[in-house]
Amino acid sequence: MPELPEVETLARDLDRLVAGVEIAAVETCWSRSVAIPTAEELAERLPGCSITGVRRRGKFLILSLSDSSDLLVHLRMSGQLRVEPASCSPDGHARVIFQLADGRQLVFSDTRKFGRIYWTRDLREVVGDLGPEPLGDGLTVEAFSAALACRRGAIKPLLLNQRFLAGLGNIYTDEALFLAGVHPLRRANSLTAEETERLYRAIRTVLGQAIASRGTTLDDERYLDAEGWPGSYGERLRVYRRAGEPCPRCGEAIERIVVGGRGTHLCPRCQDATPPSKHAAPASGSHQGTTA
DNA sequence: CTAGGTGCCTGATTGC
DNA sequence: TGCAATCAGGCACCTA
Repeated sequence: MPELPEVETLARDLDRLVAGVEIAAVETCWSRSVAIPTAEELAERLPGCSITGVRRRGKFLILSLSDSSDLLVHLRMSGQLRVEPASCSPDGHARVIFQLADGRQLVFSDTRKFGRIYWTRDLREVVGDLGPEPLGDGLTVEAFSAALACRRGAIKPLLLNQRFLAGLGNIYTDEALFLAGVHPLRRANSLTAEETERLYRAIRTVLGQAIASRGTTLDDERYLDAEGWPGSYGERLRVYRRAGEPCPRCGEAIERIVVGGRGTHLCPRCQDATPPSKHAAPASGSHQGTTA
């Protein structure tokens, strides 16, 4: 599933590939892919506009247009955005096709039809409720710590909450919690200062490494970049979809449980479900530390 | 605020 | 072999 690293990769590629190019026509094959306003209106209003730049906010891709409006795309589970020559025959799952004035096309393809396209003159209408960027300067460890302190629920569903933090999905949440040595069911406000800092750094480490690897493409998940290439972070995943395999840190078998209705992967030895008591011996091994 | 449920979808998997 | 039931999963939306 496309999460922050995949969307970031796509945004960088698209900015390189289509910034400055004019949209000639919009063809919609599945009208429900257009969340706002309507497929008809897109076809009517976008032709003639140029794409001035492409960036990311949370898991949203933002294509800025020359008339100062923005076209946003959320890929959800199976969405893909691909740039190809207009001569390419349509993919069976193409939902919206943007014909470009230079003879190429930008295709939004989406097997499961969960992805959505938004066109607006006010970004807040779409991304206004998103929490901070995990890799942004604004999110200091102090701010992260303060935010955790006033939440009583389990840490994993909180990290998945886009209003709390924008961009994490199931894969990178499991990976970050493992790297930090924090059990997904721990109450957010029960984390010690050390655990909070480890988690903060683990999130940034995992996302940074995944971006460097151009994202995760699993066998049955068809994330591909704008030119159709897979990401290579799948081979570096430590726990996600590795139930039964040995923990890379201690060798214990990785477990799969369900948290908040989502498949969750963890090492039962490295990620303790009970908060450390204040006067107990300090934590043993080194979580995070080196991230080979 | 928190926790749980449903619907949206389709391809893969499992069961018989 | 074939067909039906089940499941995954991000997010909006609803109820308690």
